[in-house]
Order: sequence, then structure tokens, then C-alpha cells
Amino acid sequence: MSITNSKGRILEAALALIARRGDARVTMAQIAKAARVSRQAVYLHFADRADLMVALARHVDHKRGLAEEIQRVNSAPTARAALSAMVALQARTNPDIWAVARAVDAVRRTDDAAERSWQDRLQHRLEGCRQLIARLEREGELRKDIDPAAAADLLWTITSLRTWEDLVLQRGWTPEHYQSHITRLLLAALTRDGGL
Amino acid sequence: MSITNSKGRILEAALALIARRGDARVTMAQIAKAARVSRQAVYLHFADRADLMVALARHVDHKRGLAEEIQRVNSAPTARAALSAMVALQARTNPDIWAVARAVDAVRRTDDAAERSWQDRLQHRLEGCRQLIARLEREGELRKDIDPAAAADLLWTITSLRTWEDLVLQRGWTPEHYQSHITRLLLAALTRDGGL
DNA sequence: CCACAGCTTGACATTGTGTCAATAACAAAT
DNA sequence: ATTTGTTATTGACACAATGTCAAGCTGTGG
Repeated sequence: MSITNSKGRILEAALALIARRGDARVTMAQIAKAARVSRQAVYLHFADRADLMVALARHVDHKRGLAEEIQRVNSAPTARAALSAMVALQARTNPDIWAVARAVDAVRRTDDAAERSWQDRLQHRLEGCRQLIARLEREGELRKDIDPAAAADLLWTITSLRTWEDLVLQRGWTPEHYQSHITRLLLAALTRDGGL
Repeated sequence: MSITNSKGRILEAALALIARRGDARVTMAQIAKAARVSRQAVYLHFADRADLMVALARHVDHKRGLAEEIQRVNSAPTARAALSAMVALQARTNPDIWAVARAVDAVRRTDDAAERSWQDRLQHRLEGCRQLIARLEREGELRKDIDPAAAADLLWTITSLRTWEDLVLQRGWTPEHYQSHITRLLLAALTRDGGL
């Protein structure tokens, strides 16, 4: 799939640079050069650096077909299977999102648009967690001594990018380890029988 | 306790500014001004910004008497009580450390000293988690279907500053909620009977 | 009185961000 | 075929922040 407009070229170039570096300490000039475009052209398409990073996050989501992936989680046969699928989804997609997410996180304190975008994604994922907890409850699998709202928050933070970063990038867990251990932990903490 | 040397004054000033702002986007000039010292004087005491942030982290630790607090965790009567104490320690100290930790995290990718300092703290906390898991195992409380090394990593990430930030700062949990829910989750995930 | 440590002043180089104005290339519309 | 509008380029500029340098001030102890 070739890129037609230079806006797309800029995004792709930024993504490639960030991926290569492993973090988002990339200057606008470098991005422009990589996209074979003048530095000013970048500012024709994006208001500023923060705007570009936010667009980048959306772009990655879209490219991955994130919406469909989430559908797949919800269409799992049981709540417990859905939980497992959710962890698998994170294990699969986090590597690509990570650096960009860090970049947005870094600028969100100064930039309103970035902050809104961040809260948006946060809210979205949180909603997914709430639904999964609601389903667990409906299927009678949720621990009775736990508040559903708190359970959703816990599910949300444990399946977050940050936990993934800690375990996979810092501690060197394999994706398989991450998936199996986190799934087991969640079942133990949130379901009635403590996960088998 | 009054501050005698200006090195201390600079650290205190930086700390106050960061605390007031809630994050570490503070310039060297602002810090110097707050410490009523010339901007260049700051560079007489600290090689650069990263160096200052690292020193700040140490300073906060020292001020809190962190070493003794950790002793107290280890001197709990049982492993389960120690785990609870560890979570309580996080709940109590994280608010003060948070902004500084974020600052160090932000510069650690460009600065070697910051990275080393970060890995140091990380390693230190991880060691504490390992010991706690070992004690759980010794007392026959550790789940048998879990690898001790993985259990330590999980304990480490779940009691991390990041998880605390997610739940307390983002989701608005009270310190009490944080403490009780996280303790319960850890007991459920790591101990034999799933925490009562 | 001298030396030295700690600090100040002011100037400077550098890097990165963001803005602006003038201009070029080119496609589509009329 | 000229006009129009979009998109991009070039080069210059202002600004903020970091970090460096040289010269000089001040007080304390030898």
C-alpha cells in the first residue's frame, strides 16, 4: 500500500523513525527529512509537535484495525475467554504502540490536544474493561467480595501499556510469559474460584 | 531544620517548585531564582539537569528515611503482613516521590547517570519484592502453580509507582482504597488460598 | 596580606520549536 | 490558455532553554 499524500508520508516517516530509535526523541527536522519534505511542510499539516504525536497515535490505531480487534475480544464465547483475548490483544499490539504512546504521554502535560487524546484513549479502554467486568458478573464469575467499578479499574491498570512495559521491556518477559501470567493473575484476582 | 549550604537550598527549592507544579517541567533558571542563587551557581553544584534530578531523587529518599521504612516492612510478623505493609508504604510515600520520579524517567533515555540511578532504584525495589516472595514461600503461603521469579516481578509491577499513579491520580482512588484493593489483589494472585 | 572557595555577572554557542513572507510547481476549472 | 487554488519550498527570523566561558567580587582562615 503506497502513500499518496505527504501527510501520510510524514506520519509513516515519523513512525519509522520512532520505531527505529525505540523512543520519540525525534526532531521535526529529522521527520521532515525522512519524509523527503521540507521542515515547514510538516507545519502545514500539523499545528505543532504535539498535534503530530496525537495524529500518530490515531494513525497507528487505524493501521492496526484496532476497532475490529476489540470486536473480536467481545465476541469471545465466555467472559473468561474474553479476558484472555484482551490480554492477548495487548501482548500483540503494545510493541507497536509503545513508543508513540510514550511520546504523547510526554507532551500531554503541556498540550491540551494531547491531554484530550490521552484521556480519550484511556476512557475508551476503561469502557472496554467495564464491559468485560459486567459480562463476568452476568455470567456469575466475578468474585463477590469485589466492587465491579474497582474491578474494572484494576483490570484496566493491569492490562495497561505501563504494566506491559515493566514486564516485557524492563524484566524481559516473553510475550507468551506476559500473556499467561497476566491472564492467570487476573483470573485469580477477579473471578470466584480464583482461576481454576 | 534550616539549610546551610546552597546545594541543599537548590535541592529544596527544586523540590518545592516541582511539588507546587505537580510535575517537573521547571527550568534551571526558575530553580536558581527560587533558591535565590544565580543560574550558574546551579551548574557549580550539578553537572547538568539530569544530574540535579538524580540528586533530587536521592535527596527525597534520604529525607523520608526510606531505608528505615523498608526495615519496618521486613520486620512484620508474617509474610502476609509484610506484603500489606509494603503496599501501605507505597501508598504513603508515593505522593512525594511521584513528580521527581517522572522527571528522572523523562531524562533517563538521554542521560547515562539518570538511567543508572533509575535502574538502581528499580533493582533495589525488585530485590525487596524477591525477598518478600521468598518469605511467602518459606512460610508455605505462595501459590504452588506460580514461579517465584515471576511472582516477584508481578509484585514489583503491581506495587510500582505507575500502578499507583493510574489508580490514585487517574482514577481518583483514595489511599485507603488503593491499599485495601491492591493488598487483596496481591493476596488473591500470589497466595495459596487466594487471600482468605 | 594572600590565597582560596563560593558565588555573581554578563556574554556566548547551540539546539530545537514555531512563524512569516516570497515564491515555485502544478492541477483543475472555466 | 489563463486564472485560481492548493501544496510545497526556501530562507530568514524570534524565542526559550541548556550548557560554557572568562573576569571579577567577597569573606574566611592561614
